[in-house]
Amino acid sequence: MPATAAPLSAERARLMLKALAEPIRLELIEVLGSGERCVCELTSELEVAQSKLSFHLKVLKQAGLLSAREDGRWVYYSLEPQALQELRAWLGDLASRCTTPAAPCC
Amino acid sequence: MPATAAPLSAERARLMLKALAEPIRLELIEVLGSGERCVCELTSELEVAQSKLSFHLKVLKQAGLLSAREDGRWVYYSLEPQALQELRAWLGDLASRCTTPAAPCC
DNA sequence: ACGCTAAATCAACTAGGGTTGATGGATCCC
DNA sequence: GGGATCCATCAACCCTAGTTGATTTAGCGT
Repeated sequence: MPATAAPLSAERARLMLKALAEPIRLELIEVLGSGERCVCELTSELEVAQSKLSFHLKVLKQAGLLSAREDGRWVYYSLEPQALQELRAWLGDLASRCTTPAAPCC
Repeated sequence: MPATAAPLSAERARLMLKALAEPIRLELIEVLGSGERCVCELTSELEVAQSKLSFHLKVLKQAGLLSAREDGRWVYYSLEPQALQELRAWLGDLASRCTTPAAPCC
């Protein structure tokens, strides 16, 4: 399989950017960076209301940044490992399309 | 000078992410990728109201993605070339902090 | 079955961003 | 100076996104 994942659609990139542009959600990403957590662990670690957390977890999941694993009563969230790399690649792509060629003209 | 720019503050990264997570603004970035434009060129190219454009240009500029150059009556906007690379580096940094070490524990 | 806990969902509310049309400052040309 | 053009800003409006507390669904232990 290729090292570089399939290119992101503009829409999915947009969702990812928006998802990351929120302090609470970025914090979630960082916390989950050290391994999966269930929602109740996250509520106590971040000290936010459970329904609020559920909302933001949903946003991150819909952006493809997180995945959820159910185990009995608990739901464990973890990072979708390639996601950040995909976004990074997308950004690199954007940047390369935007290399101003010195000067436009006259 | 170093190839890698100074690391982005979390706040500035947030502003950049938010700025890019909007179709109109992303389109602006793409258009400006081929060279600087004045506002009036952008209004006709993108077919958006001038005040709307001014608003979004301001957002992009505050995020550090664009810079403005005044020339008489005109204001020319252009990409801030390192900005996207800085954001890319920031993302890489985030990703490296988030490499789940196989499994948490038991 | 009953009670308990985990988590998602919902409805009502609030707040932040984006849009719109109008206004004003600045520059250029006649 | 007078008129026209470029652009930023403002106030009012609207809409999407986030918050809150209550409710619901489901799994677990007894």
